[in-house]
Amino acid sequence: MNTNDSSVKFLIVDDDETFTRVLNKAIQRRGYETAVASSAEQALHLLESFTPDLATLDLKMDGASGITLVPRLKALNPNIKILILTGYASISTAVEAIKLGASDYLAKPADTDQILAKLNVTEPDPGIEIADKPMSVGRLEWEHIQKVLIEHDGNISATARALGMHRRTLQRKLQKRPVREEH
Amino acid sequence: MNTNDSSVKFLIVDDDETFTRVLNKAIQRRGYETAVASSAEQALHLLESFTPDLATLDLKMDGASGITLVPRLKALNPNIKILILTGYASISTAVEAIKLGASDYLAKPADTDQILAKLNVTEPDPGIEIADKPMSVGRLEWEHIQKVLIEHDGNISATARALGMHRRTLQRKLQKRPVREEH
DNA sequence: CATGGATGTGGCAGATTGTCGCACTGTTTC
DNA sequence: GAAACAGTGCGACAATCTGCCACATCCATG
Repeated sequence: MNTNDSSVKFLIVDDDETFTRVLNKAIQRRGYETAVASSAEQALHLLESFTPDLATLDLKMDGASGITLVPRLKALNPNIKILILTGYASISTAVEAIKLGASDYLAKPADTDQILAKLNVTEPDPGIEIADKPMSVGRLEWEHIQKVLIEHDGNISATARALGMHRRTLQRKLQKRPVREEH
Repeated sequence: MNTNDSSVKFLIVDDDETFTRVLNKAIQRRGYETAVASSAEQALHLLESFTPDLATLDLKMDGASGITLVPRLKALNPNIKILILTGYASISTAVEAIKLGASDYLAKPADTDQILAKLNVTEPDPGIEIADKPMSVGRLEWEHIQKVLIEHDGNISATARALGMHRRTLQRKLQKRPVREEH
């Protein structure tokens, strides 16, 4: 069915329509064969006839998280490179994702070049640098909340209780985007 | 040299003296054999006569980063569990650490129980299974602020800048209670 | 189907934060 | 010494945020 057996297949899973449209075009322009899904469920469907070599997954979508696709994708193609891409990035979810087998993790907003750089085997990371500034209190709070949230399997009520925080307040905090730490 | 060949060896590498002292005691109390180094170089020395089964490494220290020890430790003992622990946490270093083979990654401040919980997962210990509540966000914030304050020699203005927080707000926070945890 | 837990929202009074402004105090520099 | 500076403490006010109460769904258990 493909015009070229050696074409590299790229899967995009994200519920932000604008984002996927732009990214999809940019990636096709670079010669990849793409497939787009706006939910984990939809992606599973696609996988019946599409075996990607590269993939970007969104974490926070309606329905299942993109992270649930990682084992599936790895099973389908052990050499796949998976990039987790999310607007609600946190250290906790990043660690989870990498442990599950994702290749890398990037916080939105990220441009196409950054995304491809993370996925391209081309060159290994040129030595990461350690931040010279400590986290802002806002960021620290976000990270802590994410950690506790995971410990409670995403149960918001339980997390709020554990944190001694009102559930309503926690909900509101979670809806906001994390504080972006400039580098 | 060991009284017991089966004793579990725990390596702590961190340049925060107070932190290592407290953690060291807590860990020894639980029956582990410990070794402490305050730099990556010092740790390398230790490794000539000490093969750890568990380790916590600080990222930011004078000299080499604790992350450079990860491959070394893995080579020495492929089954080692390594926890990266740092006050300068970031997503990129977390991803890097896990990719290199670290078992987990925690941002300071973290209490001893959390640290041990992260490293103990494999040990089915039904006795102390009860996970006490995580730090409240208020307490976490307080500890973080205190730490950064000390790093800036008590300079409130500099601390506020480093934290990306308004000086007036920091002032008010400092005037208030040290936030005590209810149990 | 009743009951209880979890979640999404809306609304509101009270607490907290972001900003300005200003006075005061050491330090450093001509 | 006087001017220039950075840090500190504090009052005031508007913009936000938080704690709380109230519902309305869902969903699993019994």
